[in-house]
Amino acid sequence: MHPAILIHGPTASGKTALAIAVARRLGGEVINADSMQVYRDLQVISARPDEAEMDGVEHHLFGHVDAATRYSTGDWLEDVRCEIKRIELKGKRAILVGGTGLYLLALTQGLSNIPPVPEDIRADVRAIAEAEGAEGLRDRLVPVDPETADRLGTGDRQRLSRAYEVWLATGRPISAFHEERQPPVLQDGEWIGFALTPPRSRLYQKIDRRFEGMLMQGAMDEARALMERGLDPELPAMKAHGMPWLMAFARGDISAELAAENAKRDTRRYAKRQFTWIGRQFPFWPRIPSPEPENRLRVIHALYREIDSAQEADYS
RNA sequence: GCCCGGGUAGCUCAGGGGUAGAGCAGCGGAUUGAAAAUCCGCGUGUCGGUGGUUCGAUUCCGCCCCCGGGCA
Repeated sequence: MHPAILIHGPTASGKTALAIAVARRLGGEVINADSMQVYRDLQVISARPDEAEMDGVEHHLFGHVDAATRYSTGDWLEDVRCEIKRIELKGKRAILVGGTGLYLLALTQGLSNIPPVPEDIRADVRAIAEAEGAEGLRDRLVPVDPETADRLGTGDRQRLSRAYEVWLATGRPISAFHEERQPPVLQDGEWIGFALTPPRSRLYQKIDRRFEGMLMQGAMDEARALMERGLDPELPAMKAHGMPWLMAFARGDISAELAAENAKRDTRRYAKRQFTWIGRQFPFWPRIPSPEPENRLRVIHALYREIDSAQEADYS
């Protein structure tokens, strides 16, 4: 098999276009590794490529989920396993591209095997979080899973909720599960990851400009359409960057200027967190600081050919 | 040209003889099935320039520069 190519980088760094260029050059198919581009309802706001941009390259796991679904890392991992297998069978190269660092981490390092938590338990825990906040969750978690309670930030409702609901559902602390990692979908040697690291000031400018472009392309219509579905605002798809602000504008709560400003700011802050993720979680992935498409393609091509041909040699 | 008002953090501004603070922006970090989520931490500064008074000036005084407004 050919090693898979993973392309990561902050939002608006040009990952999509690069992945397509790489696919054309090496004969590959693109798989999405972005938690928002999976949602059908978020074409514009998640910057999902359209047919024209795809340029004839096969794309997988883009817009295949309904916004009413609570899609998760585990769901993605299952989906991606199938897609990689299929591409392998065709003898082509899988190119995984996306900004969701956790997905790529799970893909290459493995996830723990934790049974699904029943919906009624999740609802109970959400109610506790609502009524008693992080403190209430913490008070309940300390006696049953002191290790996790100690590790998590005091106000981290989301992780405290998750830890507590896993304990309720399984009777085991989540920390025990975390010690048992499943083998990853992609083992060492079966992949190579690249991280795009463009200059931050340039990226921020691009984020701002891209959002203006999204407005031109109908981001507002997309927000209205999603709003009319009357979904739970806590669903992941409802929290896509800009979506809450565009909806607030649609309701007449805030001005268009404020909505745009806040959307851009949220996106910039996210890009900053992605830089942190790359630096800390993927310290050994080759960096591609150049914003120039040709340079990027050259770097990937050169490094990839080395490992690809080395593997061919192993088989012969 | 003259008269006011103002030049302090990236922005808007507060302060005041002992080298400075607030909001926003920003920066650093965590990250195991919500991750575009969630959470923790941090003022980042030639106080316009230059002389003077003073033990000490960002603060007081003089001159210069810049930005508003007014009078000509």
